[in-house]
Amino acid sequence: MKTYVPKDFYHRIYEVVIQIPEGRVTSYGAIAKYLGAKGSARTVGYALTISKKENIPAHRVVNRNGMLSGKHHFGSPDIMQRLLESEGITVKNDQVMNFKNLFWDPSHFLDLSH
DNA sequence: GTTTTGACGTAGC
DNA sequence: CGCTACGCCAAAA
Repeated sequence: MKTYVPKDFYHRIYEVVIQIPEGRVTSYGAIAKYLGAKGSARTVGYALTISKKENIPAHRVVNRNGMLSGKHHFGSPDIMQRLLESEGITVKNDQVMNFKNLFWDPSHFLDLSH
């Protein structure tokens, strides 16, 4: 089996995140699971931390509770919520309302709500 | 090469 | 129902 390049891990994460439809959100665990590294949800978050230099809509990624756990990494705690609300997502108490409905699973990759 | 950390997740109390 | 503890994995120091 070909030795997989760890650096590719970051790239995969970005590839998934940038494909999150506008007005939708997903979780770190879902992305990690999609990448085949179910237990590396933390690593996904870490990858998004350094994704600031990339064009990554990291604000669409929250934890499995739908909570904006990473809002503090946007420079200002209000930026993440502001971006989400800008896409039609209601955020209350650092928590995505109707999260279950807005959740976008990368495994589907295509929106099934047609 | 070992140690620490980190935007998580699940289980236990 | 909320907090704590542990696990998990990859990157950076």
